[in-house]
Amino acid sequence: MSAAALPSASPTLAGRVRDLLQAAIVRGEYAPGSKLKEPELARQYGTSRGPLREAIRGLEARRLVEITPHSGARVARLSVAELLDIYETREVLEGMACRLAAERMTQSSIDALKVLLDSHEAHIAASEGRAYFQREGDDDFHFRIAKASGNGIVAKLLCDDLYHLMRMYRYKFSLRPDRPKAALNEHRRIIDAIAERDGELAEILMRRHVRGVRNSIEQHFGEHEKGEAK
Amino acid sequence: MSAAALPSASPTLAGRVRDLLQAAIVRGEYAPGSKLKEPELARQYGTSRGPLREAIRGLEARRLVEITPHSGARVARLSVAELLDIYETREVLEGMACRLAAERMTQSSIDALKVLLDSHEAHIAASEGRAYFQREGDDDFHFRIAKASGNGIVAKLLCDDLYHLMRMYRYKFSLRPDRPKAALNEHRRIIDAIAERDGELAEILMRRHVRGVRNSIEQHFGEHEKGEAK
DNA sequence: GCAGACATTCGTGTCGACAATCTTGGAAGG
DNA sequence: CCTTCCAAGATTGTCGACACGAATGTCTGC
Repeated sequence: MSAAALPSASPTLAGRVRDLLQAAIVRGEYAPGSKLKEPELARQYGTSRGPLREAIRGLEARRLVEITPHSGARVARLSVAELLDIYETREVLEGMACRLAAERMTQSSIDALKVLLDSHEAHIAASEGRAYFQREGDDDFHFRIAKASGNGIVAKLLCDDLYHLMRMYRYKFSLRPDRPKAALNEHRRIIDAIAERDGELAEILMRRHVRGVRNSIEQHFGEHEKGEAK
Repeated sequence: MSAAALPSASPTLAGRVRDLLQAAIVRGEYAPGSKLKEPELARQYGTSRGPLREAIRGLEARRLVEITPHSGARVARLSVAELLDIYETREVLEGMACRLAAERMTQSSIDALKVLLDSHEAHIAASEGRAYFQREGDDDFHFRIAKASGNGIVAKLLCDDLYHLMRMYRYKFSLRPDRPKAALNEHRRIIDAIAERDGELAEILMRRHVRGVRNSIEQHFGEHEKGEAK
């Protein structure tokens, strides 16, 4: 348990606790809606309430926990409706980031991204098309494009504000990509458009890609209006 | 000085300090890039370092201050480049919010928004077209549309993450709208499209509106590449 | 006169304790 | 039996103090 692959070397204790707690929440070790009691967590992470409080506040900014004054912090409650809202927002933000990336991305970054997709393909082949795992951090295709947009605002919104929330949903709803090869091909088309510096096409392809995932989610959950899956 | 029109009734001291400090920063009472020393501010606001620390962390999430570990917090440094990035992002987000608002906004909200525009027109007439002030909070035209989108994610990104930053830029760069009547007319066209439930048109008009402001900013600052105005 | 090392001062990071508030459990009354 | 009120417990909010690290100014040597 707690395979802390990334020790998260933050110079401050509060930062380390935040990263650890975030990973635990994303992994679903704390049930959505459950209370996060400061004394208990402080003891759990072997620290004082001060840094832990700061960690929780930092996670609130990322929408992973909800704080109500004088009442405490709860793990964010997930709903299909909000997940769809996230994808709806991602569609326009990532489309925009993709258009900009096509104009500004360096050739070496483009090559590196192609290499990344090759490794993804190898993973798919190795796992018999079972899953096309989205890697975390810099390994993520979408992550890199957001960074390459050159627009710090949109990069932060995507990577800091929406990214972690999405990972949490993936874990909670067991959202394994149900069409790994199709997704990989779409990714290849997108990077091709970027390589050709065709921003317009890159944006269209990215939006279609995100919308496709959104549609599959919408279809998968069918009529569950706002239900909290699981 | 300190015309604290909104006493910001937050149940916690940290929240009140955050709102006060945020208002002060937005008003430019602390120069961009200047250090925010916790002991000094704590004494200034008549509180302890604990709540003040929390307030600063909360402002970091809104990009109003930048924190470097073991070094301290500084008021965010502004640059024309970032301002343009903000508007670039706003264009797609507000365009999307506007399209959704056209589909979902209640008739009463539409009527209320029209009344708001009428009051804006009165203000313009009273001040001889001197300024078309963007009101704060719910009074803001863009603010209301974002809320009316029904997409909580995009509403939060716009209202919580980008909104305050933009107000700070307005103060710092003295960005008074230089075409109040034109802006008002564009707002009227947008609300008309929403009233007709024409989401596609509403999105186009909003994007054009935001882009127009962005262009005027770009033109105004001319060749200042990344300079920190003022 | 200037560069570099050192000591001092300041500020941040962390901790433990007290006070204010909310929540939970139970008892009294309808 | 249900509702309402009250009290005990627990939890959050706030405070002051200590330890660690960074930044500054000084002094010595060249």
